[in-house]
Amino acid sequence: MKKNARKAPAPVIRRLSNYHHLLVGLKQSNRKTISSTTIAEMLEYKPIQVRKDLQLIGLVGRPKVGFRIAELTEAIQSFLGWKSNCRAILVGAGNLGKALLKYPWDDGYGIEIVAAFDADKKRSGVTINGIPVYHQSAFPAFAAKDRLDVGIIAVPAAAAQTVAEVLASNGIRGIWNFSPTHLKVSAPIAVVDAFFTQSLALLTRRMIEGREE
Amino acid sequence: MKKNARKAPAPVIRRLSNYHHLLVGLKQSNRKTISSTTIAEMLEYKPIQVRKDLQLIGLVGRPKVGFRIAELTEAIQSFLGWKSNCRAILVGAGNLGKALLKYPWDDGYGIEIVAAFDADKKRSGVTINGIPVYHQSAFPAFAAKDRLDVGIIAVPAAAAQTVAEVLASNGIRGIWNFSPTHLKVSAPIAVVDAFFTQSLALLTRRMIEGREE
DNA sequence: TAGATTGTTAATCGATTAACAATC
DNA sequence: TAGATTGTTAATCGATTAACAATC
Repeated sequence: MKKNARKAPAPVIRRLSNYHHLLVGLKQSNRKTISSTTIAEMLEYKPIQVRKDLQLIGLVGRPKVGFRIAELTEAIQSFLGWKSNCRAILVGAGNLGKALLKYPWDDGYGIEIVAAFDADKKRSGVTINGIPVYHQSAFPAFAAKDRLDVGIIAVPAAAAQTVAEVLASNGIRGIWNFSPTHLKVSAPIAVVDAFFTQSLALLTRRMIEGREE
Repeated sequence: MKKNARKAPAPVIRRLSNYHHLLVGLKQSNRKTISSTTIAEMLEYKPIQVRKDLQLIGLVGRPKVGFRIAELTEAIQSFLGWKSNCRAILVGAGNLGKALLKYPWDDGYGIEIVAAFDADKKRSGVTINGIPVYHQSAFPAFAAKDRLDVGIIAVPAAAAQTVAEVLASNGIRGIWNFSPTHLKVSAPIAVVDAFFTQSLALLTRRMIEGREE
């Protein structure tokens, strides 16, 4: 970023991805524009918050009309980096790993899983959803061949840190971590945690709070 | 909650679940206590933040020593509701649903998946990881029989709202939503989104920001 | 005791919300 | 035009961080 540019706040980024889902769902309808008021109503946010978010990514709307849906969708995608072509590899082809391999990433997320790796030889040598699963030992050679952007970690927690270091030393720029453990990596790599237990904690705590109310 | 009690902030809850993972990992070591300073160092937080978080859940430490690990773990679990016995059902036995069914929830999350349901008859009639998968039509009868606390939604986005409403009208108190869509439910139900694309957005955006820096 | 770590009180920072003039 | 919705500027709210006395 430029000198004093700030990182976009995480809550804004999360909401932007929600706007995106809403807009994609609207695609089959024949409406061309949408106001922040309407978006807010559909997602149960406040209109001013939606306007602020869209302002942040540089969008300009028309009073009384709102925003052009096509333009809005594109702007969000490009802000989130979903128009680029991220080459990802997945490590850990267990149950979760397999589910991730089968996910339809090809529609609009700018990410493509090009290969998977597993420490267990019984899991390698196959192809899942068109993606080859190799033994972990084949990774360095694979990484040397082509550019890789994202590493998806879906191994048991105990193995995650080691995997992260291997990925880091092979030029990966981002790690999407599904193992419930904190990864320490050197600075220029983006790490985002996506393990289930964080959102589970949120749910179970909110349920307690609800009952106390 | 009591009159003016506030909900615990989401970031605190997320960090608490991280502390929990750290402490569980420490179990096999024979250390008995840990200081907020040490926790902070291991997770790359600031010590003051850790202390504030632990203070929020009512823990008292000893100067120069820190907190008793066993006590700390218990306190976090009970604050997060992980010591209770939540009965959950899962709707949508696709790839992600199956991965969730196979996840080892039995160690320390206070949640148990007692049954799964799917709209596709080809997916029902089986047992996954000891959990029976029924056809969706069997749900009302099943729900009438026993107490259910949590509904896990892992169906395609287009079907999610309908499923949520069915769950809501069958006494569920919390929804863990893996479908990339916003669910509208009546007030007393806790809904937490856990779909992949939110964290993916965070990752891909951070990667862009990293490059610009 | 000395020093590390705690809990408390106050200051800062950042995100959300409110108010309102501008505009299509 | 009238009214809905925008963008802007200011106020509020809440979370994080800092400073420091208390304590084991």
